[in-house]
Amino acid sequence: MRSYIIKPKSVKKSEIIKNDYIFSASRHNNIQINSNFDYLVNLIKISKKSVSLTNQKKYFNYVEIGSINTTTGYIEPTLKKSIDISTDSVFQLEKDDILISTVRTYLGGIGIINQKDQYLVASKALIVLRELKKDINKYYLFGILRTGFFIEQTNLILNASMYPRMDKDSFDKLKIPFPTNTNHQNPEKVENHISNIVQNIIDKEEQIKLKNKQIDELIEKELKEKQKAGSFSYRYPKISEIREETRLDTGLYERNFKEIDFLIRNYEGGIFQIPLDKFKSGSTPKVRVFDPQNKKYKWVTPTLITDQGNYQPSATINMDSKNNLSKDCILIINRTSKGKKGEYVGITCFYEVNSFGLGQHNQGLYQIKDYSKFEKLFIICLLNSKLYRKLCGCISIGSKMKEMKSLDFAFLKFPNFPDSKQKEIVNLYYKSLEKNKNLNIENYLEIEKIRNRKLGIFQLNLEIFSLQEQLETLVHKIVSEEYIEIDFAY
DNA sequence: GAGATTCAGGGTGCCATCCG
DNA sequence: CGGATGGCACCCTGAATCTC
Repeated sequence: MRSYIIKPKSVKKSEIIKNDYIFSASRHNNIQINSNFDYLVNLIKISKKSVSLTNQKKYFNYVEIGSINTTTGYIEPTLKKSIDISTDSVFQLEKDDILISTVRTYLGGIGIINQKDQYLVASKALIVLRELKKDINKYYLFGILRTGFFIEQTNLILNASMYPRMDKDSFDKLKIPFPTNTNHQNPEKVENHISNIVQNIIDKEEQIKLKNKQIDELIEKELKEKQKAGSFSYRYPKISEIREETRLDTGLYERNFKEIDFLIRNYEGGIFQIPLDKFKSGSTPKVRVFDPQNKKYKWVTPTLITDQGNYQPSATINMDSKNNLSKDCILIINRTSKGKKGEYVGITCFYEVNSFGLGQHNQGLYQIKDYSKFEKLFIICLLNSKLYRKLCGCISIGSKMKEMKSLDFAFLKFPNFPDSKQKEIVNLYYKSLEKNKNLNIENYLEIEKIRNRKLGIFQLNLEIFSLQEQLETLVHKIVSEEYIEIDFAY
C-alpha cells in the first residue's frame, strides 16, 4: 500500500513544546501533499444540531459507526426505538451529510447519507459535515475523504490510548488536496471526474441493495403463489420428532422455521437437495506466505466475504502445496459468530476464476463445483435470500460460534423453480454488459446509471472494486503532482 | 487425510464517569 | 447539561490440534 507519511529523523525541543509536550511519534510525523491544498475546516461546517431523546417514545433511523460500510462508504441506518439508543442526545441528519467516525478512523468509517428518512439521527461518535464553506464539489470532497491518503492522515491526530479517538482540537489539521495545472490544463475537470466516480460507486451500491430485495421478493412470491393443497398449522414438537432430528435445541421447532420449511416442502414444483459428497472443505496450507511480492493465489476467508455474499479480492497467498480454487465454484460460509443468531452462516459467494484468478480458501468455507454455472448461480441466490438466512439461523448449531456442517447443508431443501423463474432470479444476480463507450464528463453519470440498472449484483460488486482503485490512483496523482489523463474506462 | 474441535489474543464498540 | 475522557467486556476469527 502507498504511504504518504513523512517521518522526521529528529525532532527539536521547541517542536515538542509547541505540540503541548506530546512525545507521541505520530504527532511529529507529517503528510506529503501537493502545493494546492486547503484545511478541511475551511471547506465545510461541522453540524452539531442535536435531538434530545428524553421522553421521545418513537422509532428513529439510527446511524452508528457500524452502520457505515467501510469498503464503500454506504450508510445503512437501523430502525431503533428511542429507548434502545444508549445516549440521550443524538445528531440530527440530512441527505448528503458526510459522516466521519471519530473512533478508529483508520478502519474507514467515513460515509455519506444517501437517503431521505424521517427521524434520521447519528451517534455522537460521528462527526457530521454538512454545509460547504467554499464553492467546491461535495462529492469530490467525499471522494478524497474515502481514500487511503485521508485515512492515513487521521492517524496523525488519533489519541493513541486504549480507545484511539480523533482529538477535536487537532481536527483543523486535516489537509485536502486539489488538482493543479500540473495535473491537467483544466483542473476543474479532474474534480468533476472524481465526483462522477464517487457518485457512480454510490449508485452501484444502491442498485445492489435494490436487486437483493427484488430477488427476495421473487422467491417469496413464487413459493407463496404455487403451493400444493393443504395449509400450515403449528404445534409443539412430539418426542418422536425430536428423536428423529436427534436435536434438543429449539431452532428447528420454532414456528418461524416450520413455516418457511412448510412453504418449501409444499411447493408445487417439488424440491432438490445437494448431496453430501458435493461439499469440500478448505484448508490453511502448512507452508504459506501472505501478501507476497509475486502474488500467486487469492486468499479467501469468511471475513473477506461481505454480508451480502460478495467476495472482496484483497488478500493474496503463496504456498508450495496445491491450491483449492482453480474452477468456478460456490463458496459457503460454514462457521461464524456474527449476528449471534447464526443468520450469517450459509452466506454464499460465487468464485469466478475468470474474474478473481486462482485461489485458496480456508476451513471456514465449503466449496461446491460440480453444478453448471447457471445452477450454481441459482443456488447462490436462494442461499443468500432472506428466507434461507432465517432457515440457516435456526439450523445452525452452537452457543457462541454458530456453525453448519456439510451434513446440515445437505439436508437443506431447495425449491425446484421453473426455468423461466430461475432465469429471472439469476439475471438479477449475474448479468454482464459491455462497458459504456463514448463517455464524457457531461454524460458519464447519466449513462452509467442506466447501465447500472441492468447489471447483475456480481458485476456491480466487481466494478465498485475497480472504480475504487481508480479513485485511489487519481488522488495519488493529485498529491504527487503527476499529469492526469481523464479516462472514463475502468 | 479430511473434517471437527479447541484455543488464544487482537479488535471493536459500548458505557460510565468526569469536568466545566 | 453537554461534551470529553478513560476503560471494560466480549466479539470474532484463523489456525493449531485432535479425532476418526
